[in-house]
Amino acid sequence: MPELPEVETIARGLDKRVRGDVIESVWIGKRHQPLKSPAREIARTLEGGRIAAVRRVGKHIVFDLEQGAAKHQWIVHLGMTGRMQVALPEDEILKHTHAIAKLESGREVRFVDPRMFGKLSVVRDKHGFEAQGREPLDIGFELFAELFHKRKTPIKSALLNQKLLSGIGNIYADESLFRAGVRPRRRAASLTREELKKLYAAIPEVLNEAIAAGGSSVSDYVDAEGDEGFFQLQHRVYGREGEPCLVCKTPVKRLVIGGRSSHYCPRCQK
DNA sequence: AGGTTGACCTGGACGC
DNA sequence: TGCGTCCAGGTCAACC
Repeated sequence: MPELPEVETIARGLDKRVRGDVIESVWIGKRHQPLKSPAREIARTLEGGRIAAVRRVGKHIVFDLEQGAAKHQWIVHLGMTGRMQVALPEDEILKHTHAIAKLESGREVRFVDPRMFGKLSVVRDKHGFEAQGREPLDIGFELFAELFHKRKTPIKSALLNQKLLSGIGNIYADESLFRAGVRPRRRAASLTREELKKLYAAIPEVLNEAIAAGGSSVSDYVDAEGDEGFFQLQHRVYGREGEPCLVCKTPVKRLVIGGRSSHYCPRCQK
């Protein structure tokens, strides 16, 4: 489900609603293996923690927790289908609910994830969680260009590589490449400086427009308030195979690159 | 070492 | 109605 704009939307919603609240107790379902930290350590780290802030790092949601002088972090990765809900105890517990944090205010933060690709983990004794790659909204052009300089992999795959840039996924890779006029199969190293500049400009443009729209709801994505995003209405190529390009009317093509479907306009993108 | 592929899961859409 | 197939917003480990 979630790429940078969706995770940003969810993290903002959570921050608005639960910042300052205290986690009283934690339940973690037995079925849920996707724990990067042992369930007991997660529970021990969360319980008693005051939520100082909720924010996004790459595609991760980070809860900054304070227990007295101690600082911990709860890290949530939503995988493909993960959801975070703020619910009341009497609200129906959805199928595939894998973790529930009960708050002092009486509300609950619930983690729901049908496909179980999501991951929960904690960082203890510091606020030290960092993404592996650079933030695409906060990188200079020279560094950006350097990332792709010697890469033989298709630019589409390079954009999805979280060790290079963190936060871009399949939708926003395709949308960024369309706006930059670059075909997804082009080798990253083959992009000219001009093309790199277009891509460098296109990425934050797309991401920021998507954040403003509350993310893309392609199938079942909803934010922490249960609201859908609507950036899918502004997709120019993603999910539009066979439909006319919004610029030149040429049918949008779809091909598979690195196992991911990729959409592009064969006329607008070189 | 960098690049590519398949595996991990559930569920919805579609064709017969 | 039911079955089979394909597809999905993401990562990883295992190969070359």
